[in-house]
Amino acid sequence: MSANASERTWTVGELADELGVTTRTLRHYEAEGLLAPSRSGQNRVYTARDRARLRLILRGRRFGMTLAECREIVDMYDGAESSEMLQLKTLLGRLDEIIADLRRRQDDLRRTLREVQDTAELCRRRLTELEI
Amino acid sequence: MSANASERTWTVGELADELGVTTRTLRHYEAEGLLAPSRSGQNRVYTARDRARLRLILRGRRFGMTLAECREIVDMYDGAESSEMLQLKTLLGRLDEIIADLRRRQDDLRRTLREVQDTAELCRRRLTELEI
DNA sequence: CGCCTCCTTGACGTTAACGTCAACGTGAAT
DNA sequence: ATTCACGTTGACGTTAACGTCAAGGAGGCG
Repeated sequence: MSANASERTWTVGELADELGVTTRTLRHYEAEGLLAPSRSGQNRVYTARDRARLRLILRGRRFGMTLAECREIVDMYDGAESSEMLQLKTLLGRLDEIIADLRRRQDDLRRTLREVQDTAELCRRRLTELEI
Repeated sequence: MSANASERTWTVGELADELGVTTRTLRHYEAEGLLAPSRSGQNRVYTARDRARLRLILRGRRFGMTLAECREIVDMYDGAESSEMLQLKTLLGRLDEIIADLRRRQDDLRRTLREVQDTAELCRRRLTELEI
């Protein structure tokens, strides 16, 4: 497929630094089966693909997905290119459940954001009242 | 303000059942200072106001806010009616930070949702291919 | 050669957010 | 009068998601 030029790789330290986490976190994700970097001897070697996966995981974490949920989703990104009808169908069913769940969370977030914004607006009004 | 009719109240069990949590959760929230129901003797009595607070907290939890963050926000809903300039200004500053943070999370959620939807779409396409 | 830096694998510690007893009180029902 | 169903306060247990050592290996360099 590719004896290509863009074969940049990362060490644990580099990748952790770049994405603002610790190396411990990367090891933990690996132990939990979310990442599977290849090795050069003992040392972990992260490819651009690993890095992309990690970014997806971290993004999910920021709005409250558990590691298990993150893993399920990133695994599905890979499985979606399967060629077996049955697998694709179960996958699709699960994906639709996940989509519904994410929409609920999105709605919860939206409502909360609106209320916080309203509260800030209330503050501003009271301040301008007091300043006159 | 009101010697009003809509003075419905709840016991722990009732409120917990209605909002789909355990009584332990309510006690925990109280211990952490998120709720402060009044008492009738020993027993906790939750007002509509307490119930509203709780719903806000639970909503926040569903998209990854910690209890500490939830508490800060619900406390601000109350503080926003203050009459002291200094307090209002610090409050407003904090609220703007929180708004920025919520927007980041919203963006993270949106991107993730889109990707999951794309993946589902990919599944559907591969399925129709296979069905022909 | 010795030191430094970065890597490795354990293994135990910590924090948040509850779960899960135990032991007890209390008003209503049988 | 006792049995429930519900409430109360401790207090210890659990799970997730890492943090924090400790002990050691491998490559570079002055």
